[in-house]
Amino acid sequence: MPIDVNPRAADSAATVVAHVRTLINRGTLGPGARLPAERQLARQVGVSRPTVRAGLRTLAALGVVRSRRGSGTYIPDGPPTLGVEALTFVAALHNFSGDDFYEARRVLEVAAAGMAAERATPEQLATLADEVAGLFASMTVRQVFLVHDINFHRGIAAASGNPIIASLVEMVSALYYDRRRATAERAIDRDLHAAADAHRRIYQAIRGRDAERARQLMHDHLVEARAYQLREDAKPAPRSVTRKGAAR
Amino acid sequence: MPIDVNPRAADSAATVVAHVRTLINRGTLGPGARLPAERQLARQVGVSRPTVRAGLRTLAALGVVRSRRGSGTYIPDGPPTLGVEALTFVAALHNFSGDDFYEARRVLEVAAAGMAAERATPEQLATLADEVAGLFASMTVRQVFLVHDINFHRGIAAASGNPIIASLVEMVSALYYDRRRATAERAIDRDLHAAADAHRRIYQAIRGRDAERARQLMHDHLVEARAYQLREDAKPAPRSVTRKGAAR
DNA sequence: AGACCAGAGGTGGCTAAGCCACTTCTTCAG
DNA sequence: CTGAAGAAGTGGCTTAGCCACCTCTGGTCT
Repeated sequence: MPIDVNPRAADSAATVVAHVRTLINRGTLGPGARLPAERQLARQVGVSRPTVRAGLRTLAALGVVRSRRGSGTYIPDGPPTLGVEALTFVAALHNFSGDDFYEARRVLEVAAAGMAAERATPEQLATLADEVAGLFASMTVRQVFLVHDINFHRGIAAASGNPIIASLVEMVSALYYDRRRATAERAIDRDLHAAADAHRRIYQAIRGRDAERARQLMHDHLVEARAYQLREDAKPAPRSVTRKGAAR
Repeated sequence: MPIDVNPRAADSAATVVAHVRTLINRGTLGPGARLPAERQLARQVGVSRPTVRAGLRTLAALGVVRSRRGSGTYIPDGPPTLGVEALTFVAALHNFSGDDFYEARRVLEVAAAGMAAERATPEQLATLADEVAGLFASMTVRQVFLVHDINFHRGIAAASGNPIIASLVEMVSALYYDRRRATAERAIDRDLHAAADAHRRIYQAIRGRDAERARQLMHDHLVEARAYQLREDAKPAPRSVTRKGAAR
């Protein structure tokens, strides 16, 4: 099995990626920073501009950089976000079952809930409280309800204090969001109220620093969510598969 | 199929990605399949070849396709593997702490161990047994020992039966491998024997279908591994900071 | 003085044409 | 039947250039 060190053929595009990597490791480039222009980068590395573009495109796919036409190429400064598209592709290629997906979510989010109970900052707790309030306030507007739902789970991931866990949760949740958007309109009030209440109890456990209870409640909540999703999928589906989404 | 000719802002490279995506969703392309040649794809989608290359490069970064010069562009048929480089970059950008890393590993692998105990197939159990044997057999050759170590953990991830979990474990483990390779040479026999024995006990718990015990043992093993790593890092480091690893 | 707007320069997005190194399959000689 | 030489096809990369867009500057108008 080669960890091949190609003696020749330096794979020029990879050289560009490596160059940016050293700039990052050296501290020259950090979150929010702007990379040199493509033409300039080409001179620095000693390759042509299309090759630089190839390397940057690789980095963009990894979520390391983001190019804005007319402005420049930047390193995102928000919370770290692993490429989400990758998961959607492998999901399509190996057609993961819904059970696999919810199980992964359970593993990550249950752990995140427990960690959040132990380490959440006051600001993070306040954010969670806001989202819970938002849930109860928006039960008549399905799409808004869903946004608060997502943000609550995202907030717990952030409150876990572990950026890697948070990134993974974000990644898996993106799939969840796409699926849910389609069925959110068909939810009935009773289900929404039960869901909002489940979130409220989870929040209270986290606020009370009861990690074990937070984990248990999150587990139950996700199991219930899975059961709900199964019931929805069983119903006669009024709409077919959503076309390409991913508006960002 | 000329695909959509959006009059505005088609973002041609993204069109290529979307085109491949539809081919995948439609079942035309599956694992192991070979994509049309770049020149041909360019005609199909209606863009220039460099643009096609840009799209393919994005897909390659996501791990969806792999190009082989002189041969063609293929969809990997092995186990699904999310882009690993992404994690190494975000780790460098937001300089994750070692604790974050081991914690994430613990969350994922402890869960995987429990699931493996419940669902591992006989073949997967045999693979695990082989790796444990390999550990005991290679205690004098550090680098080989490390390979068996990695493969054991990878095998448990696969035996979890959940491809998403397996992919995530793979992703996080790649970081672990890079770090470990540097310090593997300095390990002493007693540590190696203890590590091999820990793996053996984990294997036995999985084989005995004792999920709770498997989880507990994996947890203890990873805690110990973390403690060992900390001791290593505290020693006078003969090496300087690893510049770039990641020879893929 | 301040708000506003037009223009120039810089930036990434994309196309065109072409050469090279490599892989693969075919074909022909032994 | 075996093996080697060739041809065709493939991705990797370059040079040259046009375009749409952003941003900042420097001036004008109120």
